[in-house]
Amino acid sequence: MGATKTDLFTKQQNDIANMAKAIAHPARIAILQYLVKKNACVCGDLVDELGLAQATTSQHLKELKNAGVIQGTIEGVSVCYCINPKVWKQYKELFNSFFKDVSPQGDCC
Amino acid sequence: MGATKTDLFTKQQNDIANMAKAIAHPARIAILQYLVKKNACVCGDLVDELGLAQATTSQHLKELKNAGVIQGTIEGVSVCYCINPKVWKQYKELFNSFFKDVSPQGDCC
DNA sequence: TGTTTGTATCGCAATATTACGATTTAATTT
DNA sequence: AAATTAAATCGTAATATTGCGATACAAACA
Repeated sequence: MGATKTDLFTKQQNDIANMAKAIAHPARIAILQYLVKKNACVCGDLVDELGLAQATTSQHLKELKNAGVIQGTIEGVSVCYCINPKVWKQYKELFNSFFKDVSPQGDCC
Repeated sequence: MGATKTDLFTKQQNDIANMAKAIAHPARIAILQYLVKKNACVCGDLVDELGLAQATTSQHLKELKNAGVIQGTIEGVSVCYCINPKVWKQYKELFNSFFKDVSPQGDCC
């Protein structure tokens, strides 16, 4: 035990959960906000910005890259990271459709 | 080490991350979708619906309740759960504002 | 080629999450 | 009061995440 039983759920449910997981850490939120603001940056910028160790920052970048929501290209000695607008849009739309319309009345119990 | 360094980040960043964490499991996505569809249900319904053990299901309900996104009221022998529309709206709005507008061009690097 | 610079990866420790059987708790029913 | 029912909690095992120092790697530069 200990591992999520993904086979019990639909692909969509696992997708949404994985998207949520990708942004379920304040450092990763901070990275994404920084990228949205600055458009692009290198790992070193984020080490200064976040206050986490280089290894830790790199690890968070890796997770965001694995999730597809950011992309990085080699820029000389450093790596330039930016939002992947296509995947970002997917996130936006999936969360949007998930939170769409709840019964507005509310008092169910 | 091992614990998130919340003090490095803003309240808003921690808030968004915590909201994401609350829905970062397919079982909790499934619970919320079920609640949106059925409007209300009891724990036993979800045990049948999800295929997870009663203890596990109850634990996921507890996390959603701790996050504030659902509420439960005692209904005889069982407990009736439903979405907390106020908090749901907050989630919707916070995610919305987070994903708002990215640079539409995209090719930054 | 050797050095510098910026990142990624490895290895490890601390902590958190997921899952479930067993038990407890609380309200109803007999 | 005893039995039943539904849910919460406890205890524990397996796995995942977070964080960092140390090291490896790759590109630019001397």
